[in-house]
Amino acid sequence: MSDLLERLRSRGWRLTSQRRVVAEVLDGDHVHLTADEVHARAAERLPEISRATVYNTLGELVTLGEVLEVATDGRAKRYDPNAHQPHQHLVCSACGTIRDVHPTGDPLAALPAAERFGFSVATAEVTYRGLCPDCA
Amino acid sequence: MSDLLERLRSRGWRLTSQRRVVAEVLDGDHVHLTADEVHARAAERLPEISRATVYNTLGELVTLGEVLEVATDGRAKRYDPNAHQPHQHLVCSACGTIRDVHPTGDPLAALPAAERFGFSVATAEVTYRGLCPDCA
DNA sequence: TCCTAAGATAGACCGAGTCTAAGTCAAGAA
DNA sequence: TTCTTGACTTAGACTCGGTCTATCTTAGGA
Repeated sequence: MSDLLERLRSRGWRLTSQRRVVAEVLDGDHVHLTADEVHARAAERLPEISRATVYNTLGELVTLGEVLEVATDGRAKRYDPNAHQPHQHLVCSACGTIRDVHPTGDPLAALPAAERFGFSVATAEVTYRGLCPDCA
Repeated sequence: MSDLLERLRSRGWRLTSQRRVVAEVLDGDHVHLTADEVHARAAERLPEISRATVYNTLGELVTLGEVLEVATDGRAKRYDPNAHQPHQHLVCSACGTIRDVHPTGDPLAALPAAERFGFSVATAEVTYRGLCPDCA
C-alpha cells in the first residue's frame, strides 16, 4: 500500500489526505467495493470527504492502472485493487459476493482468428456465475 | 419470429400489439439494442407505446429465456435475441460495436475445482475487447 | 512565508431504470 | 355477439448511480 502511494507520488500525484484515505480503503485482497461503499469507509476516517472526490480519485486510480473497474451486475461499478495480477471473477447470483479466480490457460487464445472479424482483440474478461456455499 | 410469438402464446402470454412490436423489433442476428433504442423503433410502428411497457416486455422476455441481457459497458443494458445459441461478445473499445462470437471449448472447463471455492458454477460470460476495423 | 495551480466541496443535474395509480383491452364466458 | 375481468398499458413521479459546475481550499515549489 505504501508502495502504491510511493508510485503515485513519483507520477506527480499531489498527495492529499482524501486521496490517501481512498487508497487505504482499497487495500487488501478480494476487495470489490462500490463507489458509495468506498465513500462510506473513507468518511469514517475523514468525515468531510465528498462523493465527487471519491469518484474523481477512483477514476484517476483506474486510468493509472492501479485499480480495476468491475461491472458484474447492471448496478453500481465495483473497484478492485488487485490490478497487477491477472484474474477473473466468480459472482454469486443470489447475494452478489465476488471472488477473484484464476482459470487455466489464456481466455484470449480461445478466440480463433476467423471469429475476430478484423478486430485487434486486446483483452478477455470472464465472469463466472453460480451460487456460493452460503446461498446454495 | 412467428415461432417466438407462438411459443409465448402457448406459455399463456396475452398477445398485445405492444408486445408484438417489441418482439418484432428484436428480430435478427447481431441485434444488441438498448431499451431506449427498442422503444424508439417500437414507437415508429406504435407511436403511443410507453417506456414502462418496453421495460416490462423486455424483462418478461428475459425471464422467459427468449432474450439475453448484456451489460458490456457500465451504461445501458443491451438486449440480445440470440438466446438459443450459446455465444460470447466482442466489443469495440472505441465505438461500442458488439459482435456475437464463438470461442472454441467451454469457458467453464477452464475453472478448476480448486478455484471454485464451493460455488456451484453455472455459467461463464466472456467479453472480448479490442478495436474494430473502422476504429483501428 | 507566500503563491498558485491542482485538488476538494456542495449541490444541481443527468441518464437509466423502477414504481404507482388510474385507465384500457384481450380473450374466455354466457 | 356482447359482457366481464384481470392482465396489461400508460404518464409521470421517483430512485439510484454517476457527472458537472462554480466556488473554496491547500500541497508543495519559489
